[in-house]
Amino acid sequence: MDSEMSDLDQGPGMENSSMEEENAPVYCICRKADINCFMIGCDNCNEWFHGHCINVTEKMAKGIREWYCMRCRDKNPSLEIKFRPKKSHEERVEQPRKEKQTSLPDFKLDKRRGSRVRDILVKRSARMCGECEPCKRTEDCAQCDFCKDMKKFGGPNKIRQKCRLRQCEVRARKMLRVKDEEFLRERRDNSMHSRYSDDFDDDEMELYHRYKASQKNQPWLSDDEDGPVYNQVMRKKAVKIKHIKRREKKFDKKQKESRRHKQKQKHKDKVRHSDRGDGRVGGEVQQCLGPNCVEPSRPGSKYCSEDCGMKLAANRIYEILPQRIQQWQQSPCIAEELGKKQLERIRREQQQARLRLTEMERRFHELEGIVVKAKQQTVQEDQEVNEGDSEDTDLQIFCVSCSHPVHPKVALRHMERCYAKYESQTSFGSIFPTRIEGATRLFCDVYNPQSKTYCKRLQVLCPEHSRDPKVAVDEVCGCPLVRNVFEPTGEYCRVSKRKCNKHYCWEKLRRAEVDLERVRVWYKLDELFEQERNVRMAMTNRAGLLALMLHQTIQHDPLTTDLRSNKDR
DNA sequence: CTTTACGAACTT
DNA sequence: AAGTTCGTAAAG
Repeated sequence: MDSEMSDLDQGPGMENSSMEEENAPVYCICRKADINCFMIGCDNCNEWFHGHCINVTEKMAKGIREWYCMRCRDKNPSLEIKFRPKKSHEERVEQPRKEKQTSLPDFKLDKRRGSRVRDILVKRSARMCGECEPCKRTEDCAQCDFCKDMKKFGGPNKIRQKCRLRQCEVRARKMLRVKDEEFLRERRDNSMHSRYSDDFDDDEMELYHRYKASQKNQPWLSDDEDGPVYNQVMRKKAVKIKHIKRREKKFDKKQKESRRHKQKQKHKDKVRHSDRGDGRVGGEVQQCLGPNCVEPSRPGSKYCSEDCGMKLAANRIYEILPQRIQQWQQSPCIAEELGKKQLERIRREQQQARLRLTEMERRFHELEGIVVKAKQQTVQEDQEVNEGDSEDTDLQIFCVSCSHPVHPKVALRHMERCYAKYESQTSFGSIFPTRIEGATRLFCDVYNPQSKTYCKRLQVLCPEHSRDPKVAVDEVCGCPLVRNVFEPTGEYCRVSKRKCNKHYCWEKLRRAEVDLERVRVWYKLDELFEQERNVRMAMTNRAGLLALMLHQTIQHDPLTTDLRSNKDR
């Protein structure tokens, strides 16, 4: 078959003006690249023929089950065209006629995308030659980026391209083909775990090896998209992958470098090192690099055992570390100085924050005291009346929550309630409970099993989880009265709590004020703690073993090489 | 120039 | 109707 194919392929060729790709393969007795018409394929040699060139219509072909071209039948008379059982009449009549009219035999079918062909043959289309390995593949690899994009492999279906291993070697666009050797390697590594890979691995490795071979043997083919007319074998080999090429170039470089490097080393016997860089080539055994060890190294390692590796590492540290420590101690460390200053600052701020916290705790208790005292007051009826009369009854205020106009007298009460109504319908939480030691009544912290969060409103302000207590009829407002906004007069509002619009919910607001400040201080403390930790960590690591081994401080001569001093001064 | 995204033709 | 995979525009 191959020889026959090459005969055909090496024919005149190349007059394919109508083709989109100049170098597309040619077919049929006419040796043209046109594939945009009905075609039929030989079940023996796989060559394709234009229906019109050999006088076979699509309709006729539908009745044919197996078809062989003239050349194949000449060579092997046992090959017979087989028809489908039912529609036999039509074809049987027509078939002999075809043969007489054409120099090449008859056919099967195909028409660009979507033709139906016998199992062995593969459909041919603008992007499928139908002959190459990838075209013949039926399963997706489930590993490449295109497969992973597919819905059936749980992908988002954004890329919508067929499996890389199924991209035609000849006609698929270059960038859609197998991406690089990494992929194939990976596949092989995964083969133990993947349920797909068992079936395909060998194929894929073969595919890959062929790609590689094509690069080495036919470098002229590897750089242009679709080479000129070449036979099937060449066509298969012609698949080249840029990535692989680049990688190999790199690899060569590396190899050379490592050789040069190793020659420098004390290997007197001129051992040539392999590409694998594992210290062994062609079965030659290397001596373990462990101190005083004469054992051969383990495969893939420079040492005979873990122990030897560790010993060498320890020796290295003994050798290098003292010198580094000395070096480190020679010059004062600026970063260390800065760190110390920062630590001092942090400590000062921490102290201030703690003071502020105790102050706030004091105010917390003070406020509770005031509230208790306020409750002991008695209601004085007349005060409330005076207040109400003096107001202008025509004034209106719009509620900030519901935007309804309300009378100024009841505005505070209305807005407070209105706000609570809306606020209680939403949640504001985090997945962590509050863990602040020694702080009472700060966050609401009610657990919401639905969202699995803890409420992070101030407890006194959370309308979602706490309701304002019901006010008894005889309860007094009790808000401490002030002069010039801030100066307490020592007196208390003695209006009935239910009727006092001026000081509505004053306890709640005063408590919230204190609590908010407490939260701020706690945040500040937390932030300072974090800063301290970072600075300490940096200071500890600065002269740590790893840092000393990895980094080195070079003392520049301030007069000559220190650019900064030259510029600045 | 390659990669990503997507409408749409085509298949199952 | 759902899945495939093409051509192509936009983005990188």
